[in-house]
Amino acid sequence: MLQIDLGSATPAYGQIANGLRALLVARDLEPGEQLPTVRQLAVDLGVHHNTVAEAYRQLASEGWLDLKRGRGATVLERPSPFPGPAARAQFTRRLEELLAKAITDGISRGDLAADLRRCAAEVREGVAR
Amino acid sequence: MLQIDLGSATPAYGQIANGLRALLVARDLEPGEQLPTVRQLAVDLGVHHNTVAEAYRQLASEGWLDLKRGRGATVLERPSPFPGPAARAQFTRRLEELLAKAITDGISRGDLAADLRRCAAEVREGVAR
DNA sequence: GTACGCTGTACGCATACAATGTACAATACA
DNA sequence: TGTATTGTACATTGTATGCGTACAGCGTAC
Repeated sequence: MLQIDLGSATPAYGQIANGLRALLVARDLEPGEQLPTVRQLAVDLGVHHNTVAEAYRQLASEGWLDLKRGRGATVLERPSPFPGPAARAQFTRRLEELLAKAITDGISRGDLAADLRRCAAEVREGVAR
Repeated sequence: MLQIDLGSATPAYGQIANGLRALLVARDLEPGEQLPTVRQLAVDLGVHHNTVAEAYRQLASEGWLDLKRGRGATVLERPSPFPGPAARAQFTRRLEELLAKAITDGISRGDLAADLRRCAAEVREGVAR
């Protein structure tokens, strides 16, 4: 369901949150659905349950999840918030940095362009909400 | 020439390296060109010169820069390396996570798609090498 | 050629963060 | 009501970040 890379620069709880967020945005995890318990997912990923809990808390603070003791984590119906003023510029910068790193790593510009166009199309599709 | 955000999650030296790498890939910094000294850039950005030095070392280890005591940092002509096997997949995952975060922050899908298409076009242009 | 100023580098320190071990509190259910 | 299961809180440990300081190589004026 998910995979993380220990030894990466980005912390484990961040990777878990990022991966789950991608699934949530793609509606692979739908509102009302139950997520694995922190302990269950921790075992699957080979980390401590508190590490998973931190990721869950992050997503909960973003409005994606509802957390309750004894009941687990539930996906919420989430209204998309008003974007902060600098959010757009920050995204653009991050995207360009990500591309620079990819080129540094030797990925061909054609491959990168293809991925970008595919994602652009997928993002457009999701407009239906 | 560059700007960093103290208080961000990504460390200062990482932001500096990312920003410079973007300039290098875009050829805003050309081979043979001289970069500011670690102390000069440190003053400009409001950080310690060792923090800039760490960023320079990272870029040097990627083959972007030549570092020499007393002489400063010089941009190198850099052959693009062979991409590692997992590099492409990792890029795709990072890109999708970046998009998920942007949507979470409330940026419109239309804006995101526009940025992606623009970057795809720019990446294609740079093929000339 | 020698002294001086410039460059990047190495090391130790304070602090903050990541991940964990352990114990706890709230909920579900038999 | 009792017990298992859930997320949470807190102390501990290892690691990373950023800084202060001192050092080593290089260029240049004299």
